[in-house]
Amino acid sequence: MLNQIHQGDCLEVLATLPEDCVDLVYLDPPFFTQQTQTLRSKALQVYAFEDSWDSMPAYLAFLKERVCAVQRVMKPHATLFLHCDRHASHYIRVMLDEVFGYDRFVSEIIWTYRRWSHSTRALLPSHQTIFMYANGDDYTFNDIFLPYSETTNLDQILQKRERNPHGKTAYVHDEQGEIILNGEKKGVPLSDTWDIPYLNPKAKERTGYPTQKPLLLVERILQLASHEGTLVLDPFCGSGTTCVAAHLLQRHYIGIDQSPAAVHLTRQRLENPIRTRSAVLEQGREAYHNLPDYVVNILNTLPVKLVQRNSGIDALYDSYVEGKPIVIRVQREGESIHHAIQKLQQAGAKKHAYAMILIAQERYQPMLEGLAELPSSVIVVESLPLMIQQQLQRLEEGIPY
Amino acid sequence: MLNQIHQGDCLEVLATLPEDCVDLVYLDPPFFTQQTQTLRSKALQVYAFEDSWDSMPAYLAFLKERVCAVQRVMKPHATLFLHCDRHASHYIRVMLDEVFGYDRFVSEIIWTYRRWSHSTRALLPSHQTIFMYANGDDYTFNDIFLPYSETTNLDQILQKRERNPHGKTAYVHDEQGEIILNGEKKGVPLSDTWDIPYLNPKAKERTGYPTQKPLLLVERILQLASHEGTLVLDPFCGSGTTCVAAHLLQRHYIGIDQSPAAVHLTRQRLENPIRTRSAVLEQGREAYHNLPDYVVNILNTLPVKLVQRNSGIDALYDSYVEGKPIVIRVQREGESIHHAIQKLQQAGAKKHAYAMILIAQERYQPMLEGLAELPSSVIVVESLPLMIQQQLQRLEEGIPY
DNA sequence: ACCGTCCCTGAATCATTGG
DNA sequence: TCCAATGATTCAGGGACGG
Repeated sequence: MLNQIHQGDCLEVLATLPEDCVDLVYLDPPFFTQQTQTLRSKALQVYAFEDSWDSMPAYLAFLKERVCAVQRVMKPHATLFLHCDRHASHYIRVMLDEVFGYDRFVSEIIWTYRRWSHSTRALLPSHQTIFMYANGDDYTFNDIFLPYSETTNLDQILQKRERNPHGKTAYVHDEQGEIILNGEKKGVPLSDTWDIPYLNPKAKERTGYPTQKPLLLVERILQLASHEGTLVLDPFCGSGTTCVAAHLLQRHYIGIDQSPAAVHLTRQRLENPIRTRSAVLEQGREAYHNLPDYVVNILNTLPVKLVQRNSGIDALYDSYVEGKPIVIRVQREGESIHHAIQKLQQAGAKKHAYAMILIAQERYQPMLEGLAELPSSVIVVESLPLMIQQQLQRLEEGIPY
Repeated sequence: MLNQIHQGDCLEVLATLPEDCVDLVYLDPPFFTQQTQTLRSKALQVYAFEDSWDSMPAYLAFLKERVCAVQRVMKPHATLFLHCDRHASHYIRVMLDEVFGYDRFVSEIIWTYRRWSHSTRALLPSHQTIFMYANGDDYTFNDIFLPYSETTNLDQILQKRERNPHGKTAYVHDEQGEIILNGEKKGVPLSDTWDIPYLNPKAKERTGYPTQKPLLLVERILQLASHEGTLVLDPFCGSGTTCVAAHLLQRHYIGIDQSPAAVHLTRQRLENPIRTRSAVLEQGREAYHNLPDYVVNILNTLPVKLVQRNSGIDALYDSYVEGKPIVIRVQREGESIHHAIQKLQQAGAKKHAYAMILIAQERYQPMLEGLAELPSSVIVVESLPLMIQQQLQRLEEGIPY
């Protein structure tokens, strides 16, 4: 089957396809938000569509008709992934139970992300739901393993375990009492909650089409439930992310969208399929932890907020004074107090700090350092271990308080 | 309203309560898994209940009847949290839409956790859903803020921004080209996906009752949607986690469960509530369980080893002097320095300590306390936040170093 | 009651500067 | 010339406000 991008209502386009030809379907219909979605900033082209239906039943009828049409073209071992948000996800899943059967439900995938915030009397919505349904008992499913989390005790996992006659499992040892390794471990099996960063407003991957999904999300779905050379269908292809993902992963694809602009965009994207780099995707959020452990430990004892991306400031005090922030820096190992104060002062001045606090790891002797004329807004406080050390020394030398 | 634990079908017990008396409801009904849940408790008592209904409609009818009874006793500003798993969550939410109304839906909370077992041919289920519904337009909702993401330029968002005539936002500067501050920052509003570790199977908190929920989860719910002194209802209280959480957070509670064993267990637990800290943070480090967070944070900055089960000593210094240990105690919140020193001295003397160090959380004024004649081996060191506070006050009052 | 307009918001990127 | 640091940008929101 050749790759195809169709313009039109997917109901009509699907009718032209033969039965049992598709191996995986990713369905990202308009949400039931009752708003018009537009995005005009990036490209000159303005993309827009309406999420407006008269009622929930009308929306569901619209969707059910199309899901049924999709089911007709799915192979017996094919799977469907339907992407929805909180407004209608429950009704959609009930509908999917009707179409595919309650027992054909495989997984409820929660896509979580962090997002710009707002103030409202509810929790900040930061997830969307993807329902996975199979078209038959025997469906394609590839095990995917992710790296172990950092808190896992890897040494222990690598040890061999056996069940003793009483049914308890225990780690086994050889005659010398040494542990026995268990061979290679594959990692943690993929769970049904996926923490994938939202497609950032500034990402190059953005096409200017509203509702664009991150490539990584769709790629993971294709890898999970299809093989190379199989056929992927997206009846609401929008900016064409699914087709691009299929192309990059050597799958065939059929993309359908009602909007000529979307179809044009998809074709354009496919001519030069780009997977953009994302620092947070590639390296994980841990990569942004710039502060050494001993600094974090000290800051954890204070009512502050950590600052990860400023080389002069390590934290901000929770409360302001006279509308100005109080900034904090911890002297680094091997760093002179002189240098620490300089960096703190520079960074603090830029932020119009009310006060700048340096937590010193060594004795602070302004006279010796020639720093006696520090501005009064710079405060040097000795760290707890340092103070204890001094007190112990005093005790040893027999000097009274 | 007094605290109550009732044994019986909640439908009948709820009928005995007056209308509009409850401020928050946490509902954790049996799941529709078609299995019998059992778990052998430490006391060899077997708790069991049947998760078996003939059909989904029967299950939903059972639940709807009870949710309606719950709604009757809810105050207008009250909220309901219904905890369900993936087997029936969509039908339950449809039912909640019917009872409360589609517009009374507030949030879909996703509780995620990590699990180890491997399910075949599906994603590893590692989330449960909690639906939050309000009983009226004006419901109790307390804003909760969490730390910013590591990837955020925190120092940057202190700056004021404005939108220009073209609708683009940009940072604003004054005539001198200096930034303008934007006021205090509170943190990121709590999102609707909660990553809370699943109850550690070895945690003390574990009572042996099936489907027990982490205290942290329930505590967060109570903090989110109720105030101190209000009344919390749990019609399927099971092992009584909700009642324990309410007790710890100074809320009143009504707990109901059909099982006499569950009611007995709840009452037992309320007599001696144990609260475990998040397990991921200090896996296998039992010592931390007895110490409050702020004490652990302070000790983490010192070269010490934590001490378990000693009410006078929190830690031992890594190095000895003259073959004798150096013992450490952190003054507790609400504890007088006098009392802290006394306990430390008693415990330290038993260990033949070379020195005893008290880390004070408040100003230490020996003369005022009549403690001037302390033995020289007792050292009082002021904690870092305290020292910073004093320096800031000095600055505010314009007193030089 | 219902618009459109304007504001505030934090994440995570791109863009520019600085050594 | 090339990183590293940090400044600039913009969004599948949502409320307040004024007409």
